[in-house]
Parts: sequence; C-alpha cells; structure tokens
Amino acid sequence: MKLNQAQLEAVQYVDGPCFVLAGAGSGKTRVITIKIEYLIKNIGLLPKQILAVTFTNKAAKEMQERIETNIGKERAEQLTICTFHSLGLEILKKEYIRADLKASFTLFDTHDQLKLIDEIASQYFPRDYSENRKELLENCCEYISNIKSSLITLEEVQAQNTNLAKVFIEYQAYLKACNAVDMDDLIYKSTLLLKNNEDLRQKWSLRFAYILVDEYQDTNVSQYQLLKMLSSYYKKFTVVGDDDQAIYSWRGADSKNIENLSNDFKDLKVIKLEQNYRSSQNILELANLLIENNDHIYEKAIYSELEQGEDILLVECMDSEDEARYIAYKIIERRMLEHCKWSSFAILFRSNSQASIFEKILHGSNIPNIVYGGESFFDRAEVKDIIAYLKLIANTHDEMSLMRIINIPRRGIGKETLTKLTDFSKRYAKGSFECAMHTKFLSMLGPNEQKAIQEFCALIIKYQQAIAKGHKDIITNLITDINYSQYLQSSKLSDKAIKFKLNNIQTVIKWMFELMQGQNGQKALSFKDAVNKICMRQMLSKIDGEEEVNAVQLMTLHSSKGLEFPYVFLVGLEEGSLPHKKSLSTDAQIQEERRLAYVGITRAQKSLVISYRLNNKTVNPILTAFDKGVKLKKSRFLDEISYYKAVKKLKSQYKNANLSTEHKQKLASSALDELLKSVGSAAFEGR
DNA sequence: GTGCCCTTCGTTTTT
DNA sequence: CGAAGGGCAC
Repeated sequence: MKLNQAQLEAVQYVDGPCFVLAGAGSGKTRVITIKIEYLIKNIGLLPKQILAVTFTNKAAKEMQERIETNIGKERAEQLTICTFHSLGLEILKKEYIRADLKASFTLFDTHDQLKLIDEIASQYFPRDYSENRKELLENCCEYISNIKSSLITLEEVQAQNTNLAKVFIEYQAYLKACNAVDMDDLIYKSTLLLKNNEDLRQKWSLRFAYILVDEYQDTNVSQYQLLKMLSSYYKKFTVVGDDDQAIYSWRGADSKNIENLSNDFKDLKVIKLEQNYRSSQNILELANLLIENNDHIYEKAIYSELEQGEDILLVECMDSEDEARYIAYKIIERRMLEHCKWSSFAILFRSNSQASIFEKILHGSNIPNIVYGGESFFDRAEVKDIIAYLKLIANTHDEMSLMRIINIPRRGIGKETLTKLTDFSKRYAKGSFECAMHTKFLSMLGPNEQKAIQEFCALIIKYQQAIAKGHKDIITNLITDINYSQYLQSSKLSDKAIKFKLNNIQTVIKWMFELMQGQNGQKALSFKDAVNKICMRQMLSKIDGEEEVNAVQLMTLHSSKGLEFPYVFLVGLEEGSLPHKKSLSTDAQIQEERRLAYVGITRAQKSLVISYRLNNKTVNPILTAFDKGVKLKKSRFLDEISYYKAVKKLKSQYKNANLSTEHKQKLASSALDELLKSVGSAAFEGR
C-alpha cells in the first residue's frame, strides 16, 4: 500500500521538529515505522541513533516487530523502541551514581507504594485517617504522582510546608533508604537529572539523532521535558498524536503539551493525517458526530474512502447478563455467516470490573476469550510473595519486600521480633537486612528466633552469590528451597487451589528465566534488570502461557487504544458507567469520557454494536439492595449521536418485555452451547 | 506466633 | 454473596 500525500510528507520531513496530528485509523503507526526505515535508508542514520517512544509495552513490541520485517532483524534490534518508563529506567541504570542510587536499585510497584503511603499518611493525618482513610490515601497518592508528573522539585515541595508536602518528603526519603524508585520516579528522576546536569544532557542528546514519539497527546509535563532535553542537541523529532484520543489526564497527561510544542518550537512543522483507512463510513460518521461535542486544539476532519459498511446496532439490554448473552449470540451468528477468527471480535468496556460477566457467559457458550490487563495476576498473594523474594535478592535494602516475606513461609519470626528489628534499624539508621545479620541484634533474640533470622538471611545471600556467579537457573530452586508448596498445603486450601498458585509462581519464574536468557531477540538481562522488568509488567510471554491466542478480546477502553478489530462491541453505555460516575463533575472530565467513547467506536473496522443496560441488576440479588438505583439511564453520548440520524437501525428486540421465554431460552448459555455443537465448532476454527 | 472470625465493601483508567 | 484485611483469642 502506498502512502498518501500527507503521510509521505510526514515521513520525509526530517529537518526539524515535526508534529503529526493523526486522526484515529489514519495510519500513524505506519508513518512512524516507515519514517524509521526512511531515516536509515535515505538519510543515513544508524539504527542506534534512533529512539522511538511508545506509550505501552504492547505498542513497543508491535512496532519492533513491524520494523523488523521492513529493515531486517539485525538492524531493528539496534533501535531503541521503548516506553517513556523503560527509557527512564535505562537512564537511571546508566547514571545511577548521579541519581544518588545504588546500582542494585529496584522498583516499587503500586502495591508497595500504596502500603508505604498508607503508613506515612496515618502519621500526618491521624484524624482524617480514621475517618475516611480511603479518600485520604487516594489524595496522597494523587498528590505524589502529580508532583512527579508536573516536574515539581523537592525544594518547591518543601516550600509548600503542608502536611501533604511532608508526606511526599518522607515518602521519597523512605524510597531512598530502600534504594528504590517508584514508577513515576523513572521519568521524574531521569528528567531532573538531565535538566540539572549539562554534561548528562549533552551526552544523552548526542546519542539520539532522531526521536519519534507515539501517542504524544498522553505525555505529561515531565515526559515532555524529557523529550525536549533528549532532543536538545539535534532538535529533530517527530511526535504523533491526536487530541481526540487523549484519555490519560488522570495520570498527569496534558494535551496542552500539543500547544506547548508550537510555542517552544517556532519552526514546528504541523502535518495532519485525516484519511482513515480503518473504519467503514458508518462507523466514522458516528465517531465524528460524537467528538464534535468536544473542544479541539487543531480542527481536523476525518474521512474514509471505504464503503458505507454495515449498519451500527444499538442494543437495549435488560442487564449485564442479557448483554453478555446477546453478544455471545451475535458472535456465534457472525461465525455462522462468515469465516472469521475469534480474535476478530472485541468487547470493550469502561472498567475492568465489567469483564467478569462477559468472561463467564462466553465461557459458558464455549467461546474462547481472553481478558487483557486487569491486575488480578499481580494481586495474588503467591505472586506478590515470589516477587518480593526476587526483589529482596536483587536489593536487600528493599524494606517492603523484606517485611512481606521474612515470615513467609512461616519461620517463627513474629510481631515481637519484627518490632525489635525495626527499632534496631531505626536506632542505628541501617537497613533491616543489615541489622538482621548483626550479632548485637541477634543477641537480643531467643535461640529459635536467632536461628530463624540467620537461616533467612543465609538463604537470601546464598541466592545473591549464586546469581553473582552467573548461575541463572538457580532461581528455579527457590520455591523448593523455601518450601512454598508445603506452606500452601498447611493452609488447608483445596488441591486445585494449591496447584493453581504453584502454577502462578512457575509463571513468574518462567518470565525471569526468559528475561535472563534473552528470548525473542531481546537481549539477555541481568537478574536485577529482569526483576525490574517484571515489576514494570514487561514480560515476554503472556500470563498462563497464552500467546497470541485465537480468542475473543475483552479489554477496557483504555487498553484498546492503538488497536483495531473487525467486529467491536462497545458495552455499558449508561450514565455512571460511560461517562463514569466519578467523572461527571467537570466539563473536562466529561470531555475525556467522550474521548473514551470515541476511542472505542474508532477501534471498529467493519461492524460496531453499542449496547446499554436498563438495570443494574448484578448476578447477585443481594447486591441489588446495595445498588438501590436499580434503573440505569442511557448514556448522554447516545443522545449526542442522535441515533435516528446516524445509527441506521435501533434494535430493541432484546428488551426483556419483547422477549418470549422460548426466545430467551434460545439465547441462554446452554442453548448457545448446543447451537455451537450442532453446527460443529471445529468447522469454524481458524480464519 | 498463629489461626480464625469478624467486619467491610463492592465507585476508573496504567507504566 | 465472596474476598480481603484487621483484630482478637488461644
């Protein structure tokens, strides 16, 4: 496929800063990949001089693969294609001394972070803490994250002299004591580092002769500053973005960065990509109608030369279960009409919690499905445990991990001993692990506790030494070494649950192994780097070994960004759900919710089904009492797209009232199951 | 120090 | 209802 005029211009403009305003489905990823190829083949840049920043790991991986097919694996591997966060990690890894870290620094994940903030907040806000802890915690987290994403310095925070500021200062101090950084620090610290040190700025900006940034509308102040500093020598970059798809303002992203760009770079070249190659006319028409209700920085008009396409369906459902059944039915219907992969279907929702009902009904209907994202895997106790072990081995200063696992499995180290340890560590201002090995500390304990502590420390050190000697495979011994399965067995769980948990642990171990071996053309990582990658949720293979499976894709609107699917179901279009009830108060919030809906609609290539529920009845009748507003109201976004005009057909066949018992039965999971069997599901596999 | 029972809560998005 | 975490009793 050839490039159109605008795309070609975007690829060939290499003389200075360039902003590509790329509407949904306008081939922006293609422009980036082809531009990289162009920079190497026509401009003569070396692959290692090029940096491409994406927003998610998934996008980075995809881009890497695409480029590989264009310029060959060997050259593609020398490119730097990563997220802002991994770039930050890279910088901190190289400049750890200047960043006031030890080489073995590790990452605090969201759990560690929350626990720590909880602890600190309880000291500074004792009253609020007992009254509305959750809200307080949320505020503190938000505050800390805001400071970092807005690039506010520690000195500036200190000057605020508020309790929140004190929480921030103590939080940072604790992280430092743990020789750890949090997610936001990866960008915050590396940006400050380059900002305050001319030599480092020089060094890093010399390294990248050309920088490309995808999803630019979702960058925050710190990320933008980082881009500015990294490009300060050559001043050549291309950022690609679409203000209509800005959906991360809650994370500090600010599409004002788009405006700043033209202020900061007077010679900025702006190129608009307005032709959509993804969606049918009907889908695009609907998307445009919706997004017209938002404010825009640059006007743009997306158009498509594709066919009119199928009618968009708007489906009214009784409740979630009906909605899920209807979708299951539609999927099977489609598969009977034409050959298509399960993975051609996507179900998109506002929040992760909406996934489970679809998962359940699809599963009951023998429809393979995969739920993307959702932190559930990393929320499991056994996964947190094993990761804590890995983190502690990588970095013995990590107090959070130490405290988590010092008595898991049970070693007879209880509250008493831990209080002693904490006190000792405070008194001598040393890390707990160091103190735990101190004879003076050990002498304070009874013989059993002494032995337990010593054995624990010896275990950690044993692994550290083995890893230092390069025995990568030793981590596979860790689980047996600590007797984790025995620990699980003593917890009177079912055999099935134990097996499941052990399997989860094996998954983590497998990731570690893969990362350290360097599979899929990735370079082999050190133990410590592998641990950090896992903390960043950057593993090579999927959870449960589910590679690119042929299954219906279930995901949030946020994680659907950048993807496309032939058949899309956009579900739960009700007030409170989309727009979300927590985002109703300001117009800016509503606009962001509207963009979310826009992102959802524009994922669809051929067919789009939008559904909403009439009732909030959950699977659980008792919960209905809890949700006393049983009736749901149609989303305002549905009014805005005035479906009598844009949506060609209003399908209300699924209203409960109109549905005969027989019909309903047919739609029930068991019937779907039979329907599928009677046709022979094997006939529909593949293509 | 461990284990069990009780309360609480279900209200968003992710590197 | 069901998970998860805190508190309390052995």
